[in-house]
Formats: sequence, C-alpha cells, structure tokens
Amino acid sequence: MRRKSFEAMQCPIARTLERVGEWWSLLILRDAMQGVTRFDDFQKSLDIASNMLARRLATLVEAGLLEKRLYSSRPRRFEYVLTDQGRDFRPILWSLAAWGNKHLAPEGPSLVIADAVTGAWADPVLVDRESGRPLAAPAFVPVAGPAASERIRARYGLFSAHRGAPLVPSGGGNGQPEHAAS
Amino acid sequence: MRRKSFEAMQCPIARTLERVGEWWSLLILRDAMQGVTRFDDFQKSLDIASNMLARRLATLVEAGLLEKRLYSSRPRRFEYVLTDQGRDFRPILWSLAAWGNKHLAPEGPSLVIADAVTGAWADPVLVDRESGRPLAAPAFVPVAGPAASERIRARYGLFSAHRGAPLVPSGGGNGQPEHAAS
DNA sequence: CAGTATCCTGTCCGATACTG
DNA sequence: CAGTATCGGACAGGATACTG
Repeated sequence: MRRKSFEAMQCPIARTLERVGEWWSLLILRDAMQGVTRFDDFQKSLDIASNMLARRLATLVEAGLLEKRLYSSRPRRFEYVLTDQGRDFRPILWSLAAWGNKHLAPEGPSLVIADAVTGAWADPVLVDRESGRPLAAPAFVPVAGPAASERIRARYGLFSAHRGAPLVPSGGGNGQPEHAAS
Repeated sequence: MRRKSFEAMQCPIARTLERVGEWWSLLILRDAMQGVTRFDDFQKSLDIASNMLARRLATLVEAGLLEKRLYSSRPRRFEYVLTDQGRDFRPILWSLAAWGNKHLAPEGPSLVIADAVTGAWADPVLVDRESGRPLAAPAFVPVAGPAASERIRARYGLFSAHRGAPLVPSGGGNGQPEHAAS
C-alpha cells in the first residue's frame, strides 16, 4: 500500500490493516482456520489466480500470520499453517461473519458459528474478559494507551496512562459531540 | 473490486469485505465512532486526499453504513453519521485494535478500550451472548447455515439446517484435517 | 502437485487545482 | 468549509504459459 507511511501507523487498527488489508488475505485466513494448508487446496477453495495466491501467502508468512513448513522433501513441498498470531485472528473473522449475517443476508445466514457438540448457533458478542460486560458504547470507550502519540492522545483523551486510571472522557478530542463540534 | 463476481459472495465474511474492504473505509468508520461527522474533520484526522475521502464516504453511504445528512441549507452542508449498521461495526474495529495491540505493539498499546467510568482497561473476547462461553475452537465451529450454497455446505458441514440441530463435524468438507487431507 | 514468470487491466490512492 | 475535477503512479488482482 502506498498511502504514505502514515499517521495511522500509531493506531492499532491501522497497523493491523497494514498486515492483512488486502482483500484475499482474510479469505485465506478464513480457509486456513478451516484446516486448509496446501497451495492447491487454497486455490480450489478460493478460486484465486495462482500468482496472487503465491503473493498473498508470502505476505501472510512475512507478516507472521502463517508459517511455511516443509512437509515433503522428495518433491519439495510446503504447507501453510496458522501461527498463534494467525489463530488469534479468528474472532475478527467471526465478527465480520456475524456482521454480514446480520446486515447482508436477508435470506438467512449462510455461515454460522455453532457449538461443536450441540450444534446450537452462537450469537457472537464482544465482552470484557474479566467482567463479562458487553463492550458497547457508552459504557466503554477507546482511550489513548501508554504508547500513544500526541495525535492519538489528543483525539482519545489523556487519562489512561495505566490500567485502572480513572477516566473522564470529556476532555481532549471530541468526546461526545453531536452538538459542540468544530 | 474486480475479483470476478465471486464464489465468496455467499460467504458473509466476503460479503462484508465487499462493503468495507477498502483500506480507508475502516479508518473512516473508526473516526465516525469517535463522533467525527464533518468532511473537514475527517480529512484532518485521517490526512487523506479530499477526493479519496469523498469517494470513500460515498461508498460507505451507499453501503448503508453512513448516512448523509443536511445540517445546513444556507451554505449547503452535509454531515456523515453512522447508521445502526455502521454502529454495529464497532466490535470489528475493536477486535482489530485488540489484535494489533497484542501482536504489533511491543512498546505497549497506543489505544485501548476502557471502562468509561473507572478507566479500567477492557480485555476484549468474543463470546456467545447467551452462554457467555468464549467463541474459540474447537468448542465452536463455523457451519453452513440455511442459506448456504452447495459449495459452502461442502466445506462447512451439513448439519446445521436449523438452530439447535446436532452437529457432527466429521462429515462433509475438511472437518478437522491436519492429517486426512487432499 | 506446487508453484514461478510475464503481461495486462482496473482502481485505489495521492497531488494539485478549482468552485460555491 | 465542503467538496468536485483531472492527472499520474503504484500495485492488487486476472489470465496465461511454463517448470520440476
């Protein structure tokens, strides 16, 4: 991506997109989660041009989401398996799927997350691990972390220098606009 | 995106990417969540070329994630506010942020999700709304939904025609490979 | 089966200039 | 302030051919 080098590099969202922002990358990861490991299987599953697949796989390997592993040396063959980093991407994919099911599937979902034993469909929600409370506004807000740049601090408040610090979001950037803007 | 029309259109992940797959789109949504609504504010915040911003905003409006609203008619001015659909994107953005914080921020997070009152950092996990169980493999698996195509059914098992149907994932595509592949 | 090499097209994105 | 118009570069993605 050319898009300059980027203010946004500071933002963890932007950084993540930097790694997997390409369209195919996420679909490759999706298949990898399903246990696909071989070049040919990816290609058949995705119906992607072989050169593109090679490029995306290389990118994902370089980004540390996949690991290229020799599984046969007589004819030299590699497989591509998820790293821990890659496996951690699962909730993102499932969140995307949940959103798609909710908003883009009037005919009903074509892919759901289900309990592997009972088969009951899950309803994905993002919560805080400790308290179990849903991560929704306005109860939760994004705030600048310790490594934040000036720019991010300006936009996301200044009160979270460390875990547990009290937070009064009405300070820095635009806390809860809708009125007092510009 | 040219990428043909797509087998993947069936997949809710691919469909979602179809809407917001462009790099800037997610960053625009990120800012919109923070309360940014005006063209100029987006531009300053993102440091994006104005023509690109206009295009991305138009795309997001068309996709139904943002709503273009006239807020002044003397000089004709619009603001861009999140729709419900757009607001629903929050967990995805926060999941991306969580991943970035975990894997791409050795110096510590620059953006965290915090309790708006106490300031305590949240640790985002995706769980099932009803049971509260973390949505992780292998307890949960993606399965074909009622609207699934043949292709998806082949890949994701055939046992979830309706909510609560028992699921034995070792049937259709590649249930739990690692060995019995190709 | 698992790719590499080459060429082409579309478009994302950036830069700049211009308008009410 | 809120955009539109136009231009050019870089690269994602596609098609095809070729290798061990």
